[in-house]
Amino acid sequence: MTDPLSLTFSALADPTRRAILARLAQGQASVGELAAPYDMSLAAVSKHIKVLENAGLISREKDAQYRYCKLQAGPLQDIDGWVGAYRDLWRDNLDQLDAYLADMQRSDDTNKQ
Amino acid sequence: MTDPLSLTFSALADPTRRAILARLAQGQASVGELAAPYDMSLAAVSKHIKVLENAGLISREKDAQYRYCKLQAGPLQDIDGWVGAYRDLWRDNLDQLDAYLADMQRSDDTNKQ
DNA sequence: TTAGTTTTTAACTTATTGGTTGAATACAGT
DNA sequence: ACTGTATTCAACCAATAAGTTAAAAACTAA
Repeated sequence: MTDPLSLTFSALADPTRRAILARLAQGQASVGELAAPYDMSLAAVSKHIKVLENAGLISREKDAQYRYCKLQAGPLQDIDGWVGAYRDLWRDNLDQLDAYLADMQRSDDTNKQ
Repeated sequence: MTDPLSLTFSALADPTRRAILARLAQGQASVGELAAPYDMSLAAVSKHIKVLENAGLISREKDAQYRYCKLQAGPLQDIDGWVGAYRDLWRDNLDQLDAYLADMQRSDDTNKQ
C-alpha cells in the first residue's frame, strides 16, 4: 500500500478528509479553521490533515502560529487519469482502455504484497 | 466510513484489487483465474474479491463450481463524478466546482465520524 | 519573562485490514 | 458413492487506522 495511487485512494476514503478538501477548494485555511465544523478533537483533525499532506493532496505554509493548508491538484489528476481508463467502459469504447492498461503494466504495482 | 463513496475509495486503495479490476476490464473471470497471478493464498484473493463486490465494483454469477466476476461501472462513475468537481481546479474555472460542492452538501457525509 | 494561542506529539485504546492455515461447502465426473 | 476441483468460512495474527487525553512545542503579545 505504499504506491502513490494507493496512498491517494486511501486518503480519499474518509468523508472528513473529503470534506476538508472541499473546504480547501474554496481557498486556503488554517488547521483550526478546518477543524471548526467537526465534533472531534483538534489532534484528530491534525492527523487527517497529515494524511492528506502525505498523499500530496495538500501543501502547507507557516505564518506565525498558523499553518495554512492549500489544495494540490496533482494526485487528483492521477485519480482522474486512472478512472479515465475505465471511462470508456460506460461509453462502449474499449480502445483507450487497452492502451492505458498496457501502459499501467509498468507504473502500477500489480503483484506486490 | 459506511457511505458508498468511502467504500469505493477504500476498495480501490489496494494495488491487488486495482489489478483485479484491470483484469476484469478485459472480460469476466473466475476466482481461480483472478488469483493465478498472485503470490498469495486463494482465500486472500477471495477476500479481495468480496471487498470489491461489497463496494459494487463487481458482480458475480455462478456456473457450476465457478463464480464468474464481472466489472460494474457504477461506482467508477461515482468516483469520476466526484473527481470531476475538482477537474476545474487544474483548468482555471471554478463555476462547476461550486455547483458540485453545493450539491454535495446533502449527499456526502461531511460531518459523520 | 510570562501568559495566551495554535498546532503537533506521545501514549494509549479499540476496531479494521490483509494475510495465514485448515476445515467446510458446492459441484462434476466417473 | 467416491474423488477431484473451486471457492468460501472460521479462527487466528500482526500491522494500521482513527479516535482519545495530556503534554510539548512554536509563536505572539504584553
